[in-house]
Amino acid sequence: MSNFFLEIAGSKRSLHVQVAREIARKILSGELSQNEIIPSEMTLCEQFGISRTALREAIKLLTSKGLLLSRPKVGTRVRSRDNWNFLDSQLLDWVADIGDNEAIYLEFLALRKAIEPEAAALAASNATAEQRILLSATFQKMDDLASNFNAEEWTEADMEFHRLVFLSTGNNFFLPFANVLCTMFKSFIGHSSEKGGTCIEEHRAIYTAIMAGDADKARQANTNLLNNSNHRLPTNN
Amino acid sequence: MSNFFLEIAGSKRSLHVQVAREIARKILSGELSQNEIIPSEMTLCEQFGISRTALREAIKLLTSKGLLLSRPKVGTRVRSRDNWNFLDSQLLDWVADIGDNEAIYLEFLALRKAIEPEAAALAASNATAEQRILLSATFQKMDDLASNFNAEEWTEADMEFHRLVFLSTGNNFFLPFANVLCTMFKSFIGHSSEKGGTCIEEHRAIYTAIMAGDADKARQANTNLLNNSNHRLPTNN
DNA sequence: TGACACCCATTTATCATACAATTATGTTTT
DNA sequence: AAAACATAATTGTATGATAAATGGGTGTCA
Repeated sequence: MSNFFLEIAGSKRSLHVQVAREIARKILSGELSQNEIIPSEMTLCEQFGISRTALREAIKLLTSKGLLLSRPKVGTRVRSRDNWNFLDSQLLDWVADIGDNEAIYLEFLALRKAIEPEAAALAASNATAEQRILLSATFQKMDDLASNFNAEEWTEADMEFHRLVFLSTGNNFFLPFANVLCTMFKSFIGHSSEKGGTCIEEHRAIYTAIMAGDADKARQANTNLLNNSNHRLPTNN
Repeated sequence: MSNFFLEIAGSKRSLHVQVAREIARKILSGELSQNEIIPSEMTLCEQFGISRTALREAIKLLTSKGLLLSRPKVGTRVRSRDNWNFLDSQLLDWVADIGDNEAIYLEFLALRKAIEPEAAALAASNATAEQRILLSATFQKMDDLASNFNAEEWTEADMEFHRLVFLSTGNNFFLPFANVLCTMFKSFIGHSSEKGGTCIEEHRAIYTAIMAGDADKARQANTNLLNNSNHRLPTNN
């Protein structure tokens, strides 16, 4: 399978993304404070040693995510925090570089508790035949890995399972959570699963309910997973 | 108060945003199908009659929202639907221009039912003193308008109330919903409120619970609002 | 025949420069 | 004092050139 679909929009290789990432870091860390006017384009070009073209594309990228707002004559301003789109996986990726990861992880868990049970319920009602096949294959893999544990493969399958749930809701507004969840898995949860922490039975309950088309049971099962599982805080090993 | 904070990122005046909007329309409407390679930069420049600079900034904007992905030699491709960030208010604004609005409205309502009760619960627990003051002022306005109805002002206050709930959660991941909700209000719900449809008592229950710091009651009250209210489908009067 | 290294053409990526549009600020005029 | 105006600073757009990336073709060799 091509890895095209797994690629993150705006390859990290490109210059303007690297610069955007650096500016984002300064904003997210508070080095640049909210509502502050950042240096002019020419100044930043010199600081980064890049052309105006590349710098402007970086600024446009950050503008699109709600971090900046440019106006002629007045300059480019850091927008207030409530305009930052934390549900953008690229931005989330940058956030992960800053820390404090523990707080972010807990906040995300709160979001999962709100959204994921409902996503499971919708998936139970709306998943297509094709999506059910994918879900079956992925759960099968999880089941195998539960008895023959492999941390890396488990994390991958676990992530894919929850991702498929979001994709199976048949609701456009739930789709973005699939990517956000993947980013969080890779950034925070990746190394938090250990043998014995697979929660395979909780996952089985979700899987079974979705396949049976039982929305209420799927919702409850996913709630149970998020409450009972021994999801750990990220460890920096 | 300056209207700076109400501005949408990337003024609609700028050329590259206009072009991005037009390309987005073609993608969202299916005129450009998923995984399709769009014409080369030079071709598009001629089609739109703009410079490469402006076109590239437009493409970068769409890339940032998950609609496009560019690679040297191969070209710029329309990404598959599950990469489109529907939780971006600018993209949502473009979606609103396409329709079919009825389906989108219902999908969004499903999202609200998942996320808003939990947001209300978090707000009850975490709202700051300052946020409680804002919430009080806004609800007071709603209460006044309920007995002395004015459609436009009511919609504004209603929107502000729910927006404040998201901002009061103290959770970064709930913040973006504030803007998304506002966009939806302006695009879809704006003309759906009529006299008698204010649900003032349901709103009062949410407000009271949040001010009392009763998370469970706030969650339940918001659930009631979304289930019992006579939210209507958008009417095209 | 097939695998591998190499070259080539196409497309995006970046750079450099010039000019236009916007608007806060200060200045002049009434 | 108020209003109209001019100025300067900054972003917005245009243009042309060069660099980098890469799919596809070509040829070599086993």
